[in-house]
Amino acid sequence: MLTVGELSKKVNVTADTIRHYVRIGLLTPARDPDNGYKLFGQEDVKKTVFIRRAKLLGFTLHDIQIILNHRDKGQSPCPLVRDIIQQRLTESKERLSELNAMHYRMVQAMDKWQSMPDSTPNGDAICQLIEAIDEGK
Amino acid sequence: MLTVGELSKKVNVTADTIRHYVRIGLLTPARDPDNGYKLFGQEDVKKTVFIRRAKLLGFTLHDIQIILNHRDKGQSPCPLVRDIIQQRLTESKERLSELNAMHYRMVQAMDKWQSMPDSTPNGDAICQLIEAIDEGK
DNA sequence: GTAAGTCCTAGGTGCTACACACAGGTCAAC
DNA sequence: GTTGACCTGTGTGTAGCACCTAGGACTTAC
Repeated sequence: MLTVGELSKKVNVTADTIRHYVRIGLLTPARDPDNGYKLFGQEDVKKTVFIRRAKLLGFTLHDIQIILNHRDKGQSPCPLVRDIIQQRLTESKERLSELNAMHYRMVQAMDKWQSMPDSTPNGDAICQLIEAIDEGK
Repeated sequence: MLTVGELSKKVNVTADTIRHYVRIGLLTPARDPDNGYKLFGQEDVKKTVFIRRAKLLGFTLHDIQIILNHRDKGQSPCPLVRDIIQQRLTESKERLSELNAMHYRMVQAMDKWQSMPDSTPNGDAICQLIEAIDEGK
């Protein structure tokens, strides 16, 4: 059985992260009756690795909670997982294009910048660097 | 002078957003002495538009707060703005590549999925769809 | 045997940018 | 005068931790 620190090293996350997972009920360690320390078994190690991989795939901790509950009822979570991943895929597409657009606007601003004066704001503009940005689309 | 609702329509954000900006001190409206309603002037309209544009560019509300304070001291915030945008540019690059990687892993998982069974978890795997994901880089 | 240093505990706060809810006051129109 | 739309302040929830406090437990050295 492993303590928080031992588990955290084994799966390469911080101890705070492990405690967080316990707090929200993702992990439910046994307790050392002597000192109240959390004690994790092999199942917890596997669960934690699973959580980390699922997060890499874009699942939220809440998603993961649902998946694990589903499994604990003896059902295969895979169909569920597919539905969620489809949804997350759509979301990540949106976020990607938003981020790309933002990135483009930033680069654009840095380009324009060179031809702009550092004038002290005159009541008309606060900072031209920002105010010259196209909102269009 | 405009009320919260009027300003929010004028700049196309929700009334809650305006209230949020007031709460954190980005906007400091006058008050109607009769009923306590917030009252916004032209300067506030300009500020709000500025805030929205700056956010489009990736600035945080905190960044914007700093920029506005700087301006209120009569200094040009533009050099400051450039520094921040440079930094945000770096961050957005990172986020973009992370999101891209995640997106790729998702697509990969959906591809692999077809060749995988929906087996009920056996204690070895929780959901192969997730556990088959490469963590490597 | 004790001191130092590292681990553990629970609980709370902070971060971002709002959204939503609550209970109640205000206002214009009918 | 009542309906309905608006306003008020305050508090909570969101995601996923990180950090802090204050204290107890443990290990190792001296």
